[in-house]
Amino acid sequence: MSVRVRFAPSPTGFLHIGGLRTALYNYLFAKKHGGTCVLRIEDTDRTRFVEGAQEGLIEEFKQAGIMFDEGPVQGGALGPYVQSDRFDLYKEHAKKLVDPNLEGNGFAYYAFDTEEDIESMRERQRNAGIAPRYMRGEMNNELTYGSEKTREAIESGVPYVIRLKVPHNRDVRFVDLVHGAIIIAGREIDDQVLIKSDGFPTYHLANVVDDHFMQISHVIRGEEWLPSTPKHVLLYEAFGWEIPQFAHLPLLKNPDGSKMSKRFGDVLVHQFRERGFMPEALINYCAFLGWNPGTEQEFFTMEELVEAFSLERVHKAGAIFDYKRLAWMNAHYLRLEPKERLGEEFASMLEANGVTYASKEYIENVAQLMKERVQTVNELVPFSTYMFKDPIHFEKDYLEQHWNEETETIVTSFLDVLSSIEPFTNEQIETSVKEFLTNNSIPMKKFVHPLRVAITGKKIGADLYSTIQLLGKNAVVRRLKSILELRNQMTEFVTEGIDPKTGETIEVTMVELPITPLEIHN
RNA sequence: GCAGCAUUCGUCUAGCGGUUAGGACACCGCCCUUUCACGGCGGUAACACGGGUUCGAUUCCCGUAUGCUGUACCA
Repeated sequence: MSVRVRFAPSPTGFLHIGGLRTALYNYLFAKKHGGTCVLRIEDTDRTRFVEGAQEGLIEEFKQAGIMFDEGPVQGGALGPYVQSDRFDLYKEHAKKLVDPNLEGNGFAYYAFDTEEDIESMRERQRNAGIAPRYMRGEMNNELTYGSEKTREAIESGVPYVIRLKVPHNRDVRFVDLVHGAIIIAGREIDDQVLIKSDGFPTYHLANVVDDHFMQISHVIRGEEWLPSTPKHVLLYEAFGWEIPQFAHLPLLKNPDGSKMSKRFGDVLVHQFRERGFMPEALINYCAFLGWNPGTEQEFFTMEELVEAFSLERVHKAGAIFDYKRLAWMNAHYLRLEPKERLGEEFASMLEANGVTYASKEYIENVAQLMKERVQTVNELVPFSTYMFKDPIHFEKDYLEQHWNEETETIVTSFLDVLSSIEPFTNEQIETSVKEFLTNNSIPMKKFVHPLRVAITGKKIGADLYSTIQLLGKNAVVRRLKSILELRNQMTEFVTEGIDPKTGETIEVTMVELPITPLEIHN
């Protein structure tokens, strides 16, 4: 039998990272076995429908590199792929489960309870301290009414639901590909509503009917479905259909161990994208949340994942989502990013932050130079401010530490060397600087730190010589002269900074140069 | 409450009766070095607990504890 799997989201909003992981495993499993991956939209809950969500989902999968073989957009032989377009199918099948004589001998039955009936039943159960399950023997339904009263009720238009008649006298068992044999006593299973009073099916019915007609061979979904799987098994049995293989994936969790939620940070795929995480990193990281290849290889392309994936190696316990590890992985992919593509991403980040730049080539070079120092493209923006505008703010302590009268003498004489460097390349700049230092017996440390702080305004940054080259001779000379001339006219102010060691917010004293900073237009 | 599922370093995990319990992230040192980052080297750190089974249990079985999920006319 050929492998056919599906990812079946409900269009209630953006794609959750857990959804991405589930879809990924479905995709990997399908591709690994030369099978088919289906996208099905489960919109049976009309009250939660969100306009445009379906389109958003599809776009996010496209970016991530997950391609569905069949779905609402690409179509397929076993469609339609949106449940609201399959409405009649569910009702028709639910009715097949009901006893035609309306004597309650079917696999399902009509029930006429109002919301208040159900609520009072639960109230009584709560008080009695027993499990809240539908008490089919004492409620308003086909079983208690008998065929005549049931027929009358239906004909006179009393709203009804159709419930699954769960056999209470036996166990329901099935094999889960990741958890092994699962056995649940029938008496623990509730008489699930199959058709709601609005005529729509519940997830349980629609899911089984669709999986059957779409010939799904493996149901790979989140572990939150494990407790309701017996209901699905019962439905397959009632219809006399072949039961697919089940594989329930471990849940993604918050740092405190609860089910992953927005309480602890971003959980939506588009939020990760906006924060500068790359699709490759997201996919690679998600793949390893609950699965591993059993080798020591950590970085995988989608093709390699397909090759290496197997359900047997899926872990059983839930996994806490570690943002730091994702960042580390993203940094790896960032370093691999081709110059042009990185340039484009950087450009859109700059535009989003209102930074203007002159040429595509320049920002490509800036990104290339700095990508090894950051973990996401977004970080490139604050990291590279001095590549776009002369710095005017300096950390007071740091400047004083590296800048004194001796420095001024050295820098002043270096200005002559600088103007004569030709060609103005990082190699030549480095050579000239070193010659200058040797000729004047100046130790490296006495010079490069003041040079860096004067040119960039920061203590950390990328290779200084390349930075000087990219900025260009004019800008560097201008910056050095500004400090030289206006050093004593700087004004102090206090601002908030972040302690790099502790991550705490601390007060930092800054000094400001009394100039209007020029923009770099290289 | 009831049911199901789970439990190896802080985190992701390897392990499928005999291992100095391995790797990666994070953290801490050292090296490289113009700062930072990368990289290299090293370090701290784990089998939840109690019973069995066995010559021997991290590994198999049973309890306990803890956590998670479910317990809807939501998915």
